[in-house]
Amino acid sequence: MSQQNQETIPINYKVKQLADMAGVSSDVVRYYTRISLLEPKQEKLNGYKLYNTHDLHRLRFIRCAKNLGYSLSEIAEILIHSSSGKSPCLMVRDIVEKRIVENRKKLQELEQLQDRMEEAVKKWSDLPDKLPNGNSVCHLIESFGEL
Amino acid sequence: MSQQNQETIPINYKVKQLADMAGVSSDVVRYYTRISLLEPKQEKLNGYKLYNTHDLHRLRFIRCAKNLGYSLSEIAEILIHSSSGKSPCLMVRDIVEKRIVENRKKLQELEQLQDRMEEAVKKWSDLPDKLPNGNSVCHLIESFGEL
DNA sequence: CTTGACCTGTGTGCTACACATAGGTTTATA
DNA sequence: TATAAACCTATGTGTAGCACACAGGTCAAG
Repeated sequence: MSQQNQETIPINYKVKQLADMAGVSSDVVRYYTRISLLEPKQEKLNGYKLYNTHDLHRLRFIRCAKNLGYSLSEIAEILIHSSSGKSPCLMVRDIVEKRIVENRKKLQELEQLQDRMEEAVKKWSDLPDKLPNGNSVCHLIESFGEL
Repeated sequence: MSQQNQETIPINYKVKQLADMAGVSSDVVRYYTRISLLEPKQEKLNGYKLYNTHDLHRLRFIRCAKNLGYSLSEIAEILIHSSSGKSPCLMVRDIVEKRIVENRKKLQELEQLQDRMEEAVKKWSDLPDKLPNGNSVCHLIESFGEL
């Protein structure tokens, strides 16, 4: 109603409006703004940040990239690269290949942790609780060796 | 040589000595000290921290517990509980059960991420690099939808 | 006594937000 | 029109577990 002439008057969103449209929390929008991933202009009267449709596209891109494993600093690089007119595709492919390798390693580590924890529970089911003493803090944990 | 009478003169280790004996870095010892997981006394002349065999046991326990998935704050709780003479075993069992569930969830999330990334690489292998334009930052990433 | 290697404590940075706080805006009601 | 309640804002801080930078202290060799 109050914004019929979209061509002359730019649409301004406040934090929560932008957040809702992108399906994220206001805190996320504020954080991305703080680290300059979003660059709204400032309302002069009260200092509120004002976002536009470009910011909305950008925010949606960020969430999409995050969902594919890109870190915020990598996304920042991609955005800078892209807005300087160069294709970010090569970088994008490289990063995801690297992330696949990293993530595979992390998965292995967590699987090994899971194994250790499940083994501990099994082993501990036969052991009683004990009071600590000078030599021992918790005999359950200590029964699993130093490494 | 210089410390033959261990019963009367307490053995004091400096940061690196303790770290080496426990197989961790000096930074780890300093960090644990900073968060009061270790509580050395202060050398009066130069402010250096001085650790003893009790600290060594404690440090080894911490690393052992971390290897089983306990967080440092949980380990702190266990240590406090234990040094007040109560058995930490119940707490220890509860935490590891909880951690197993949490870790299983995290594993699933990382596996799903891995799937998404591998699917992306496969899909992208048929797509060319493109220059960005007003509507698109990176068509590769954007081809994977908003969620 | 000086040079150099090695060590020290403290301060800061990292990721990606979540939460607390004090205050401003807007809406409903009297 | 006044006011109270609901909602929103920007900013500051906390989170986990270290790693690294820094300026200076210690200690053995020469």
